[in-house]
Amino acid sequence: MEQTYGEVNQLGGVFVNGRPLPNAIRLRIVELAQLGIRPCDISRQLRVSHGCVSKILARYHETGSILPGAIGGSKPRVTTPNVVKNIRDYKQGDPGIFAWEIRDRLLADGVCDKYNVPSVSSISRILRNKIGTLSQPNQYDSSKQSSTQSGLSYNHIYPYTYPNAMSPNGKMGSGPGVPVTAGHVSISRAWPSAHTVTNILGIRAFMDHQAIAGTEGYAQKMEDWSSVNRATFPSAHAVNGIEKATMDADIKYAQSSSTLSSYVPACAYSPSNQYGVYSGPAGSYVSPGHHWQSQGSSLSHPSSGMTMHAGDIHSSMVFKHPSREGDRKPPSPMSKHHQHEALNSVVHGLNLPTSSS
DNA sequence: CCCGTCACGGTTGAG
DNA sequence: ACCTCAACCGTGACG
Repeated sequence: MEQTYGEVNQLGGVFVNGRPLPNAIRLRIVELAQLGIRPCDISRQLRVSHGCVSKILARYHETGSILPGAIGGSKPRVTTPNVVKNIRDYKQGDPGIFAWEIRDRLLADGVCDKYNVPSVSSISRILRNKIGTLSQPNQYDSSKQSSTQSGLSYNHIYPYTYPNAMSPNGKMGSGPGVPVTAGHVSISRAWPSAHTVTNILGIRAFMDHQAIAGTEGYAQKMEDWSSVNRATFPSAHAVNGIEKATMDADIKYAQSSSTLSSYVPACAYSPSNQYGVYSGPAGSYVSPGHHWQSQGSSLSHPSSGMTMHAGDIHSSMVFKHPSREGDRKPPSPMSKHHQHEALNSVVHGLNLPTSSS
């Protein structure tokens, strides 16, 4: 995990292979699309491959979420909270019980069926890792297993329960000391020209605030918010809805991250660097554990945390050399005017931080 | 030219 | 502490 430098795609956009596009960009894609801007134009303007635009829009239409799916990990296939709970119960009821007996009981009690019953080795591991160590009732209960059963669809619209509220120790440690990369490059958010969508959008409004913050939110675990987000607005097909949720999610991270290290510009594109540093070293994924918590809380108070923080919408765009931009030329000069207004209203509709700072 | 789709090389994280 | 592997990612190319 050295620094993850972004790569530059054919359109001149910066991206990090394997990682999702920053939320801000995803959001913008959707916004633009809603304004009637064609995908191909969006692609060019935002410098995101059309395949990606297409995919994001498709997903948005399908799920109402602009967020990327949950990356990595495995579905809570068998060891769902509910299963763990049962195992724990069995174990507590009979400390000497064998894993295979537990397995049988899970089947007998209907907790699992033959398809999702944990293997004996899994059960052993559960006993060892989860039950053995945590003596007190735990997160599992709180995180509920409602999604337990639906664990399979975990990635769809529902978050896979992250029972991890407890797994802070897991990775975070690995953070090699938040090597705040290039620093919050005071991105000269040089956007192509006055015609660009950005301007049209008035996006700059929040860009200015957030450009700096880069996508730190993004740096956090996007997948996580996706969960949150999806749960929050399962099918709100309104940008606003999204916006809100998105921000909600972002806020959590922004807050904590700012706490940790002013910005962790994990995603700051260094203008001077052409290849901006897209995502800081994994290390800059500031401790998850921390977040989970705040995340949880804000979940319970969906709107209480609405205070926008500058930098919440990490609008890390592809800050490329302006000059470069010149030739690139924004297409479709058409009805920008129209869009402008439309978008502006949209943007305003967004709970943009009327300068929160 | 537009756009849906998919192989590819990549990352992530639970098991 | 590691490895596996299945999930996801965006790009780029094809049709």
